[in-house]
Amino acid sequence: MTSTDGVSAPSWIVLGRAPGGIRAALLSADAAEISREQIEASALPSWIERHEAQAAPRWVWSDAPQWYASLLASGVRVARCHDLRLCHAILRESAFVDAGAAVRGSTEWDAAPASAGDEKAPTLFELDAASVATGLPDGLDDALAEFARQRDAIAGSSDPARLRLLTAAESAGALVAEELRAAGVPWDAAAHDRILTETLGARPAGGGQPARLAAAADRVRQALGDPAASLDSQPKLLRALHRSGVLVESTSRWELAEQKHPVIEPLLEYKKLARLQSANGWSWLEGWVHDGRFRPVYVPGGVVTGRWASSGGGALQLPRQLREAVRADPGWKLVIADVAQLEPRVLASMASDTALATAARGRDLYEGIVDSGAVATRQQAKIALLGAMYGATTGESGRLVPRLRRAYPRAMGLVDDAARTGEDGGVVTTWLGRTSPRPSEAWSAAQSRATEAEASGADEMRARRWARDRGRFTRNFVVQGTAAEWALSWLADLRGRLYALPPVGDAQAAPRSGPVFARRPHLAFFLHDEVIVHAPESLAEDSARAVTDAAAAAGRLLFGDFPLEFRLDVRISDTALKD
DNA sequence: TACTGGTGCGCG
DNA sequence: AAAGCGCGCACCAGTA
Repeated sequence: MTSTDGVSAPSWIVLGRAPGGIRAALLSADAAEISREQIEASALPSWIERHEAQAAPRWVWSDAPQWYASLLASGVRVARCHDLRLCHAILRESAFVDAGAAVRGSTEWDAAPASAGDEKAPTLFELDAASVATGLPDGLDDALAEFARQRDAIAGSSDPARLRLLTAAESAGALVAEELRAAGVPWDAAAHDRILTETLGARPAGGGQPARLAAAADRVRQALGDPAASLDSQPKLLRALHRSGVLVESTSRWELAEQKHPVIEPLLEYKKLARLQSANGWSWLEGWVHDGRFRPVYVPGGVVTGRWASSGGGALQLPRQLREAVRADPGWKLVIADVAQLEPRVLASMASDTALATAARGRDLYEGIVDSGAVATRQQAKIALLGAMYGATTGESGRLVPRLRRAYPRAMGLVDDAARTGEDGGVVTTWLGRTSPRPSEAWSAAQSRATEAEASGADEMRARRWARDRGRFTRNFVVQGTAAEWALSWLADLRGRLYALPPVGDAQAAPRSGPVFARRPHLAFFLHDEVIVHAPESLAEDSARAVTDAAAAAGRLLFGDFPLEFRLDVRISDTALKD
């Protein structure tokens, strides 16, 4: 691409901090340096906006939360970035990368993102990002050097194309995570309060327990014949149960539910209400919902498999009970989409298992398995397939897995191989090249000890147990991790499609979604295999189509022509309430 | 007072 | 008490 004055436009712009401002290096497509510039911090948003409009370069920066949160707050959106911290973490571990690659030695880039509670990292300009990596190098030369190491690692790897996809997808995810936070989940605090009041009873003005929660506690104490029984301390509750003749080993819901005793029903009720109160009660509402938005902190790459984690607010654990409080702004709609059986579909694609792909074609994958005759019911198909991906060995699930092995040898062979590799102490790799951690020192020591002549039976038992544990982990890693890659590709494609839709006029704007998204359909929520898009009513249908088209594009990007559809359930609604 | 580990439960 | 993977958070108890 060339600009009007004949000077080649930059394909990459690397950013770093410098005393008194920001320094930028503009690079050509082959990463040759074109020029450098010094920018005052306050002028950075407009400088970036100008370059974005001219050439949409890929912005290379240390850590998206440090750079992008404040840009979004200033009204600046970028199309592409390369997140050095996230890409370093992938390339350092990837089995595709040469063992001697310099990227493995640049340990100063190993920093984990700071959690929400940590002290604030030095910020760029009025930035209050809650997830910021601390201790990362932040100068321009540091960034240029690491960027060069990463390009070398990819170019010299056994599969540059896949690692380019993965680093691009991971970086796009970093942008999406900041955008999700900037836009927020549209949250109806009044609806939330109504759910709490209906379930727990009115909130007492002076603190204390709401009526229904207190009533449940009273009924429990009555049934225990112990007016002072402590219900929130597991050891105390367990002793009180034992005194009443309820001989359980734990106080978990599953074990209690099997007992017959007058205390069980009120106790389960109490636990349910107490959970709602402590996890998502009024204090959560006050702490996390402001101005009609829930703004959680997403942590891309926060899980070893490549899934996102979250930090603060429990964004990934919102109880279904509260989905009714997720409510579009007036004149806007929610487009809610989740992938049907993402992980089994990913497994079929990775393994090129055409039999499993046939079972998935045009329908519920579990029904397809039933139709193939491998198992009798949908529930059995689901339990068996989950068991195969998680490594179940006992119970109904363990009994059904061998039948899937016969019906789908390629898919089952892939996860069985991954498990064997893990048990043997090896590492496994996702479709695009994210590699599982190596075994810990303690794990390896336990395995060697078990092979020594003087090893005790206990040594051997422990080694075997740890080996099986690790096998289940690597078995699941390849599927969960590749599913995460599919989801990143879906998100990355979707954000582009949504941004390409025409913005609505000021009269339809939703200013609480922030300057970048107030007039545009935007992602509002993401949870592993589900997205919620917040869209102006007039663009809801277009947004739904974008969600579907992006899923198809993600499948093609990862798996080419392999004939497998990633089926979505999509609905357009005012609330995220299911059904 | 601040921490760590265990328990339990919410989500996929 | 989940069988079988991956998380975060609240709460309590024990310890430093």
